[in-house]
Amino acid sequence: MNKPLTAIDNCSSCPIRHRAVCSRCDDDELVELNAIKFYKSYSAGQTIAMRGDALDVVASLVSGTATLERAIEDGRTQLVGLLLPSDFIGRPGRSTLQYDVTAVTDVTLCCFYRKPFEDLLVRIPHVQERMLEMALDELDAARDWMLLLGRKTAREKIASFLMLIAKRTVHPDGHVLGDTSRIELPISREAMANFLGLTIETVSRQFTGLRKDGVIELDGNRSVIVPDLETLLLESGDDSDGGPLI
Amino acid sequence: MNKPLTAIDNCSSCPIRHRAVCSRCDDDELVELNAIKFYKSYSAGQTIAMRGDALDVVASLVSGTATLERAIEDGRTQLVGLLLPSDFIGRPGRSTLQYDVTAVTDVTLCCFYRKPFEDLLVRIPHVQERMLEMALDELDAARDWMLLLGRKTAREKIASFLMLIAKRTVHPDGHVLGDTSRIELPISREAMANFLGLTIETVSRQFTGLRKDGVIELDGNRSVIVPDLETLLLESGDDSDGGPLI
DNA sequence: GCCCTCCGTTGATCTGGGTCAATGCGCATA
DNA sequence: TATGCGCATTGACCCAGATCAACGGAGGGC
Repeated sequence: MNKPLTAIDNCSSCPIRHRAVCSRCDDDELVELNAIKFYKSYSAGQTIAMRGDALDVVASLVSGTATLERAIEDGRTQLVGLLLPSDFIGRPGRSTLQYDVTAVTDVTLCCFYRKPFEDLLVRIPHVQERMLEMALDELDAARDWMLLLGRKTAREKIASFLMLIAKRTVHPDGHVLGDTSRIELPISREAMANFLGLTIETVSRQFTGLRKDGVIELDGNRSVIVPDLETLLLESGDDSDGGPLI
Repeated sequence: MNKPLTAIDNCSSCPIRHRAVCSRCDDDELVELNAIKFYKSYSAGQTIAMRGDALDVVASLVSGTATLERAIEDGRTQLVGLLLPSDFIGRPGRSTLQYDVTAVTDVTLCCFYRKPFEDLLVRIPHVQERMLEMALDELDAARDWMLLLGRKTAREKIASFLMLIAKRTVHPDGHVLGDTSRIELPISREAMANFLGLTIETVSRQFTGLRKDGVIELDGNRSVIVPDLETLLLESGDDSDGGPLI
């Protein structure tokens, strides 16, 4: 189950290194982090953890895509988080998970034992600070998502989703893609529907509609070509203020 | 504009004291916090801050109710936060606000100058820790809210909202109300509609429907009597796991 | 008292997206 | 080459909730 990373650089032992934002961990701190971490891999479709599970680790997503899902008994489900590389799973200070976590592609996690990680947060303020920053960024993203779920039309939802993926797609070296004209969808139609509060039929119809209107082209099921990103942005109903979007 | 609190006990100078969760600030730390704080009051309906405003303070809501709102140009708006006493406004590490903040009742804020507050967070780990905890609690609440917006029916939305208010209503002494049979609505029908991703007409109709079915009784526009909370919970579509709900 | 305004309710009608059902399209296995 | 399975698309129909419009009732000013 545990397998070493071939390219260790993808995941420095400091969780806040992922985004190449913080390089403040000194050698001693890295040693501390290394002592409580391990890597774990999951294959596509595998359940990483389920709601209610006791969890003695927190983790940072190194590679792949995972989803955070909330379900009602009758089968309705809503994605509440789309986890891409650098995202964090689990929370310090709570031992049970609130959501189902599923690997939608092959996934590698960098796990930290929760208790020592919490201790470490208290001792190393800038890691704590980074954790807060990440949590607040996620909160901002969740709020934009709430606007999408509550007030946008199906077409706007699809366009917003495509913009979101385009913005979050990064090169292995950490830079945002310059060529955003091709968008690789990390999730299936079903997951997209659960992300957007729609049904798969509606998702499919909206893709067809956007294609017929020349806003997008489809290249297979998982690849979208956008001739003009500005047009797509217009369709998304977003304020075009260029503000930070996680 | 600035007026002293008559009952200073409502707002200890330590923001994390609000919830009576943390009483770890020692005297020196309280002195530090007092040095950078001030109180500010707003009257019902007043705009506290608007999206894009530069903000050099963060604040804790002492009394009253405020809303966090996100709007699209064409007039559609979505509440993305309902701020009740003890909730936090603004974020350390960011100077501009992402949302419109409005006082829906008379409101008193305990404000902290942002820069010294951020410095203080680095120096006092348990306050930083509490900030993280609050952010993660809000994130959990936002995710439950996303399930509501994306997947629940109008009736379930109303029932969920009533349960939410019931759970969050607290006595002045900080204890959760034992008598939850009367729910005082902190916001108008319009704000509820914006909270739930509905129109005011639908909100009104659902209230009428729940009343006709004997699930609730209405006492004026802002007060709801719930003969049996369990019935209401059933209507809300929530997992009845009694898990922590902010 | 009267008028006006703000909110909320109710009714009639419309429609976006859900539901149900059939079809298509790889891709793997035999 | 056929068989089957997992996704995605398309079509026909329906309904929950939006929209448009009228009405009611509680203040508040004069």
